[in-house]
Amino acid sequence: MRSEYSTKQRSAILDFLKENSTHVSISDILFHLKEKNIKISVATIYRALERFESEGIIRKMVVGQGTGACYQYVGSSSCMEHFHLKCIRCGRLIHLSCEFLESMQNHIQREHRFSISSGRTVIYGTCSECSDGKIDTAPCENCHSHK
Amino acid sequence: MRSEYSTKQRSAILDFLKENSTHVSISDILFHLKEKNIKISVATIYRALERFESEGIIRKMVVGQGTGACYQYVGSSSCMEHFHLKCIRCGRLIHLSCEFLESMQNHIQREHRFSISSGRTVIYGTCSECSDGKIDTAPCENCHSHK
DNA sequence: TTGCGTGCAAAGGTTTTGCATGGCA
DNA sequence: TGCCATGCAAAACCTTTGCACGCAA
Repeated sequence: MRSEYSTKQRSAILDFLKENSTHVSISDILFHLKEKNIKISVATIYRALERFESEGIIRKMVVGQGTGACYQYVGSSSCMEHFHLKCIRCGRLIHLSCEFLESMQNHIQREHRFSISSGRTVIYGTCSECSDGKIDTAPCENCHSHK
Repeated sequence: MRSEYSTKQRSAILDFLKENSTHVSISDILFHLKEKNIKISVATIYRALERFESEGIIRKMVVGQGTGACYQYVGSSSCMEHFHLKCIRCGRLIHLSCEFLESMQNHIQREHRFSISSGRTVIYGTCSECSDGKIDTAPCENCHSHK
């Protein structure tokens, strides 16, 4: 096991990831650090994120196509994994924690012998605003969704 | 609606995609065309694939991270109606028609105001063979899955 | 002091874009 | 003939890597 130094660069990156528990891109990190007048090179960010990911404290996801990867802090706890809905019209990304999806995950695992990686999976479709209100709707009390 | 020309470049690309129904990368296409002494520029391939995807006859998937995207021919057939599971280890694509997934689709639509496009959605994860048999399994009598 | 971490710049790869030309209808 | 498609090259990105220096332990 390699020993590891604690540097202010890594702390700054990790702090930012902790504060923004949803999705963070490389450019988000760069922008945030610039605002705080902290200078960290891109290479350092990539190396830090690679290390964090291999340690399991952050998760990497590839959402778009040309766009870069996104990262999410998950801590050392077994995080409540959620799914992502992506609107193919407006491009909005919706984070969704939902019991129904969890049971779907279990169903697929038990009966179809397939272990879903929710972090990598993006469900495509059309959001309510882009559907011109054509979707009947009701709030779901079992689920939490946030932008 | 834009009209569309049929050119030998597009036919060649589409033919190759049809022959290799699993997944095909840009470099696969380039290599194949080179072997057949067909000269097509990279830009044309990207533009053709983008068009094919928007028409729904092929599907794009991002499997690795640094590696480029892969494409798969799905035709105009029933592949748009069911979901696809993609193993991130062996690359196998599993077609899945399942009542559970249909009810999930309804749930998301009714209660989360999001209309899922199953044809565009690829669910990523690990298949049973790549999981070293760690997945407990039982056949699902409500569902149909085929390779 | 030791050796990992960082910054810088260059390189590598993938994907996009502008513009003139080619080719289908 | 009228457009759309193509080729070429440049550009725009995203990410990685080599090397010398800085800095934590």
